Amino acid sequence: MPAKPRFTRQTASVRRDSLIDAALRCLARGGLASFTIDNISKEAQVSRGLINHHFDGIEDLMLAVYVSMTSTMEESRRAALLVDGGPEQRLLAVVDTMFAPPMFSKASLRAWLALWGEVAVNPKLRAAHRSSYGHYRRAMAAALADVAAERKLKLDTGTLATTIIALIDGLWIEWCLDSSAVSRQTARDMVQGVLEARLGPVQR
Amino acid sequence: MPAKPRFTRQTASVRRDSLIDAALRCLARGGLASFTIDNISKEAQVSRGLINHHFDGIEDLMLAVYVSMTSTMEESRRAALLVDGGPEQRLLAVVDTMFAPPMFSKASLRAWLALWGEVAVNPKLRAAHRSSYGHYRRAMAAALADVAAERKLKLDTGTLATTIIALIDGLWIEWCLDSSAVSRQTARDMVQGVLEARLGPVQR
DNA sequence: ATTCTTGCTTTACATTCGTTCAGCAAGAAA
DNA sequence: TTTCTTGCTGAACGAATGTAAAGCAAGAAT
Repeated sequence: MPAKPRFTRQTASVRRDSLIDAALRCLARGGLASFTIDNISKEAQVSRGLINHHFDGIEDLMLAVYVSMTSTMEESRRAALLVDGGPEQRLLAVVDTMFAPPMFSKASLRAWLALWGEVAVNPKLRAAHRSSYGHYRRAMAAALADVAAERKLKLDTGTLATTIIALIDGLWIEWCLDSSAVSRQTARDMVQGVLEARLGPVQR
Repeated sequence: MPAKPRFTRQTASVRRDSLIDAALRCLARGGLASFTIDNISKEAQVSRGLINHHFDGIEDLMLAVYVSMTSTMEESRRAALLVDGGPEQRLLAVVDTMFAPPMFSKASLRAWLALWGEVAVNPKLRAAHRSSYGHYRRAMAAALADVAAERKLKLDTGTLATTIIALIDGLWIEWCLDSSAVSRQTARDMVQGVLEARLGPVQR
């Protein structure tokens, strides 16, 4: 009878995802200072050397984490746009998505905050960010344009999209750093308030 | 003739400020990863040991940097509130302050981003943040209330203040991470747009 | 049962990290 | 000038960092 295997073998793709998830948990728990080979390999219950086997260094892993979080966000957004109803229902569904898990959770937002700090000084992360936010902005602008078209409104959807995105990011920060300042519901209401000021009454 | 002194002696207070400034420059230049004893002492052109002489460790220095940035922001806000004109001019002056140097600069915003990531996981920084943003919120709410009173409007100034603050923070992020997404002027206009939706026309 | 691929562990390494502390020296006080 | 205070240096320390490379072993293929 053979002893219990010392490790289980995974396909490269599965292991990569597992490492990314572990890295994300470390980032959410302790911020950038916890984003280390030691911490992450322990969290993923693998040996120290494995990360450099699957990623081109710790910086590459951080980029992978960023891309992973971006994908989660884009999938949620895509799902929201499939909701039943008219243009305004789709728009509100997208907004709601940003104030519901998995995005709207302390863990996820702590990770975003930690990463933004690095995006500001890391060229590769910055490139990923610009691409991701470009999609975000276009999707938001398109959703706004649909509502505007239905209501025969003429407005700068690009600018309004940027405003809404900035407001959402800002509310994320407020809530993440001090939950007593704003709640999930009030945050959502604030965004809806700004939307209604431009689009007229909007209801779910 | 004595050789050139190996170092110049400063009062504790002056040296502390000098170290805080150097630390801030490091943070702005390279993010959290650059916030190290080696980097900062080199930037301040002092010996490695001096930081631990004036601060209770590197974490204490980071807190001091946070407090320093907060003070800068509060002083600018106080100055803005002294501007000539009515309530709406004072309100706009406060908003303008947030989109002009020293706050609205790549260096300063990179530092904020780096610090926010730590605020999320560091109790002492979090306490400082809550205190600082409490002041911020009250000041903004008061400025809004003055305008509302003058115009005999009835509105929830607390909620609107939080909305405006979140919007400003969000626009800071957008601009800091991708200047092509928004400019100083458009950012300012976006905030004014949201304000006018609630308060009616506002001009400088 | 045997071979073979390759995912994985392990060890070793050079750096860099933050902290400590004994003692030097700048410059005001005497 | 001499004394004295204390801001400051600089070396030493252990711990933690990321990376490289040699070889083990899981488990599919044969």
